[in-house]
Amino acid sequence: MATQKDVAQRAGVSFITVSRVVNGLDNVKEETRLRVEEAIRELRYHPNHLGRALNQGKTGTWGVETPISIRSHFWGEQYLIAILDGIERRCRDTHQDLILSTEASENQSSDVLRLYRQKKVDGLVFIGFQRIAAHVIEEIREDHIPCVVIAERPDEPSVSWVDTQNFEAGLEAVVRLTQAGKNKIGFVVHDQAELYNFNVDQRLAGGLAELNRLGADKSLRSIFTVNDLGEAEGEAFFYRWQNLGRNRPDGLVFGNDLLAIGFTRAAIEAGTNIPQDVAYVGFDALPQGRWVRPQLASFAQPFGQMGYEAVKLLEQRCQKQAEPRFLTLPLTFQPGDTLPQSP
Amino acid sequence: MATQKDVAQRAGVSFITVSRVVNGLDNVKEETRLRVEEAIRELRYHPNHLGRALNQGKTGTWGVETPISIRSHFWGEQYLIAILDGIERRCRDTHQDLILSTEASENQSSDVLRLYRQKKVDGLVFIGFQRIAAHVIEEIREDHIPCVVIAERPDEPSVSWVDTQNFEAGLEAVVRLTQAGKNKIGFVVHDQAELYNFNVDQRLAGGLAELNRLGADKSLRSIFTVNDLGEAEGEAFFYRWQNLGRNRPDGLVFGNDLLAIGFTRAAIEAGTNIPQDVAYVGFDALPQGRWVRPQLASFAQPFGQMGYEAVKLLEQRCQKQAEPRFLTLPLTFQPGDTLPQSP
DNA sequence: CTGAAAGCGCTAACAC
DNA sequence: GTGTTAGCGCTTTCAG
Repeated sequence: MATQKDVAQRAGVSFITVSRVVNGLDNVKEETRLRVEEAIRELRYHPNHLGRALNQGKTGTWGVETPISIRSHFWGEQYLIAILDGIERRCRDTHQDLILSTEASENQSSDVLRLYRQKKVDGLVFIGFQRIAAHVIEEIREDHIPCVVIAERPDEPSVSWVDTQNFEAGLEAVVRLTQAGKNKIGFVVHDQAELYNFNVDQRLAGGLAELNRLGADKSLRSIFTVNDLGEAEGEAFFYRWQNLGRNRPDGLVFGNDLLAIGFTRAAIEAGTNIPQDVAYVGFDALPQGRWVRPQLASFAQPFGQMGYEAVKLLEQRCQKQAEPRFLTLPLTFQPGDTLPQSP
Repeated sequence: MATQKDVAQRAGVSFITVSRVVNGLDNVKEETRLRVEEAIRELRYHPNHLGRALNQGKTGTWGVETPISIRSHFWGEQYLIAILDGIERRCRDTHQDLILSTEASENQSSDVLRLYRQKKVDGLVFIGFQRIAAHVIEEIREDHIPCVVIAERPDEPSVSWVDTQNFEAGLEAVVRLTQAGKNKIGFVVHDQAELYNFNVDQRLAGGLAELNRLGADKSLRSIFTVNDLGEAEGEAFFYRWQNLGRNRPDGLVFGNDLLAIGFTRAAIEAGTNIPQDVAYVGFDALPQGRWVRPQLASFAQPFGQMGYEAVKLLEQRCQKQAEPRFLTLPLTFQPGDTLPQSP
């Protein structure tokens, strides 16, 4: 593979001139530049990133860390690819590359900072961590490692993050359900410590806040916990709901779409009228919510934008003396048969 | 960030000794080694990848190129993430990293070899290219760039590839349909030049081969072409099929799952008996094939394995004087209501 | 067993 | 405008 020296020789100049041409500096005679450019083309010269990066201390590469566990979830696949897409878009815009880490695991003590410490990347994006280990956070702070966290809000002021307005969306869910004439509101969330999710928590908090504001009778609200976030749990929950008798909720906020889809499946078989008997809304706006009939209403996450903005925050964080920043993006209500657009 | 020099100073040795410890060479006194190791820990020293790679001409990184277009397809997302998962697994096993390219585009003249030419990676994996541009292939051959192609078979002996046995699966599809008592077999493929897909072509070829072997009456086979690979096309095809009258196929092989899922949706609404009136099978075994009722029979692709094996081929290709290799992995029939397991 | 010197490919700083 | 020198962090080769 050709180096600057080879190009220099062919063009009859010194290698430093080649460097100047490659970097677009203007102190090169037009004629020389043309000669060098031709040699570059002929030899298919590409600047060696290693030499350049070693010299400048910049790699032109971001690292993306995401725990393996998250990917095995069907949901994880969906949202991960969407976020990645946004990250890549920003990388393309700024001519950066992206290393997808193959090591991150939340439980095992894999070194999620390795890519940075090895100078393989200039900064790190964390996706889908329920929580980042305390000693990692500490290292990040002490060594000023540029990091951005997506979809969580680490309790550490030196780390930037991008998240969505889950509180506001939970609130909006209740508003829409009440506007649709529902007044017995139930929340379906999961209750597994290791799957604890700040976002789901926030949705619940927002919904409850709105109920409080409305001064709704406490007996007209309920919180149901399920063991998992899958379809099967949603189906099972339907039967629980069905057996609640007259006081059962006529409006439901599901912690995510999969639960709601499972619920729908069971409800249809049981002949439930939707949304007359019960109206509900999920979260994430997964494609399969559109496949099931009746179609699921849901709150769409701006996954792509989250990724894109995260990289921008990372860029800012890499400026000298830049402060970490925090960004919350809105969720978008997507009407469906289970909760139509308000009139 | 600490360098070998810093560690050396702290441990009271020369930096070369640090290098030896880091690389696990044995010509270091036990006592010195321990001192160095402690200094490494204290300073959180990690070897700088840039220095090391520059020196050794090895980056310890693979590049993955996949055209942006493919990702926007729903199918693309699914299979891409599954293949990536296999690639990552292999990378983890071998302590390599992975750059996901943000540039590859099949049509535009983006430089898909850039990562290699810049020495950012040691070799490239191509996923989901319908066909790699001729000039790219040429460069790969001339400069001996280590490459592996997944899910296509480039017509160039210097490029390794991993693909699946689509011909055999197409054949198996016909065998299973005939075993199920069907004898009027139809194939549903797409007919768009820019979406030409070698794999779909092979499935058709395999099916036809089996029909020939059976000596089936030519009038009992048909090939239908559709414009796209989506659900909508599948629905539309159902009505085409329904209007074919008495001679319509009672066994169908769909080019992919989405077509079959669309077909199912329309068939159910029309009250078609499945698999009595018509049995059929798709390809790819997408999760949503399991969601629809009746459940779709399909051929599952070993996506993860494809990714894993591709990286292994790439490793081999990077050995001195290694020949390119080719690998075809079997598809696995996954029974469903639309074509149950043979008795 | 340990160290000194050279060089990987590149760019910044300083001559000419 | 162009070239020379030094150095980024590391490993390899050769001395001690």
